[in-house]
Amino acid sequence: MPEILIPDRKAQIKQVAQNLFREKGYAATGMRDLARALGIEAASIYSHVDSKEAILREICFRMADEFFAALSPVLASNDGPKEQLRKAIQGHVGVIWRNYDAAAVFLHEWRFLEGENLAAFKAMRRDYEQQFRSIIEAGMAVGAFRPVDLKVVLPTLFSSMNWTFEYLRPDAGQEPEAVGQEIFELFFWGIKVGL
Amino acid sequence: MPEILIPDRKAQIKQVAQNLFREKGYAATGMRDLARALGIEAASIYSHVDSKEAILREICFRMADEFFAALSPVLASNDGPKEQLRKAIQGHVGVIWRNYDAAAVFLHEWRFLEGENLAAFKAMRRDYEQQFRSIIEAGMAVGAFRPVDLKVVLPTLFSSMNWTFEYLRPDAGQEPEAVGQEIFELFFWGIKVGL
DNA sequence: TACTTTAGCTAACGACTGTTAGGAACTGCA
DNA sequence: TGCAGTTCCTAACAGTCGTTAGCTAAAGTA
Repeated sequence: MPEILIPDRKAQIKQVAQNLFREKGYAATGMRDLARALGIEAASIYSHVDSKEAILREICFRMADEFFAALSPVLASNDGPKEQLRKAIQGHVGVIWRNYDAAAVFLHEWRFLEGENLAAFKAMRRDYEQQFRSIIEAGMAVGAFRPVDLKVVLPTLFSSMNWTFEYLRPDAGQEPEAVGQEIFELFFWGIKVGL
Repeated sequence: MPEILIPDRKAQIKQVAQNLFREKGYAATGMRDLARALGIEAASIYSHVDSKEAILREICFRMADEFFAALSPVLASNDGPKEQLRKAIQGHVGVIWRNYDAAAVFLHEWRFLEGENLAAFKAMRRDYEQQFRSIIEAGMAVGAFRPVDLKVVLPTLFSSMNWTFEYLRPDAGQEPEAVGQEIFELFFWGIKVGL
């Protein structure tokens, strides 16, 4: 007896799931928790969604698309490595900013994917990291960046961008552009005097 | 019927729990998983440990002690801010290195603590972050570091150190000192040319 | 108006959750 | 030798897990 027709219940389920997965973690969030937040019964969720893991899968891969969509125009541009790096950082932080809950799920809960979902996720993430790597390698090749150990610097760059979802809140005063700029400047110039 | 007496079963439980909590996550690890890895029954664990959360609590707070123990001699030294920062980073990375599994639990699973355990953990971590903050503030005050936004730079520093538990493995070729040094140099000098 | 589709419901499945009660077999100490 | 303590066991509790079957009622379509 649906009293009010909900326009897109599936989208609503994913949105509520993002929030719960972020706050409690995927494993600790039950389908009944999700149902309660939606105001329906747990069994009703299966009218819209195949399984709990399918919800996680859709969240994670939608976020992957967002990250690639932000990065690809940067790589296609004629900017030099320094400017490409700046824009890539800004783009990455911007995606996290615009997807507060989903970004947390993407970054923390992906490991609960199983089988080929997990394999596909890892392959996709490796591609994304590879694209950032190519920017830094190009910068080193043309002398814009000093030679660094990418096995250390690349994870450092990613974690420097990815903390933002833990500390920044959409309702806080900070702007994503300012945060992205500060991270870029720190990564490029360091903390030493004389910027 | 204990055929062989195990010297310190409680320590063994914590060690195995660290490994499982790291690999599967706290919420997804059951007491029966833990028992199976120990070769005993789930109920037997309770002869040594009060509850599942008590295991998590002991892992998290033991790690907290390790981090403080590494940092306090650095703060007590007469080194300048730059050298203190370098040693603090080295110490932090070293603790993670020497506690491969437990560090992952400390960094990822602490949020499953409840009530006053959770409150105490957060307060302790705030203290630790504050000590790092004081090093950077001192550096800015004496002109060793340029003025930066600590709301951005401090989380960036911590995440730059904390990724190490995800990518580095004790059996891999990398040495913690080299990684710590690389992270420090990146944080201090940046990636631009002319170190 | 008749039929299909949609979106919810109740009830239940088998498995698993952390934990407890109570007992048995062993060790170490008096 | 006998008692206490330790460490494990089996059995079970009450609750939760993701999920399915089968049904009802409303909405959309012809």
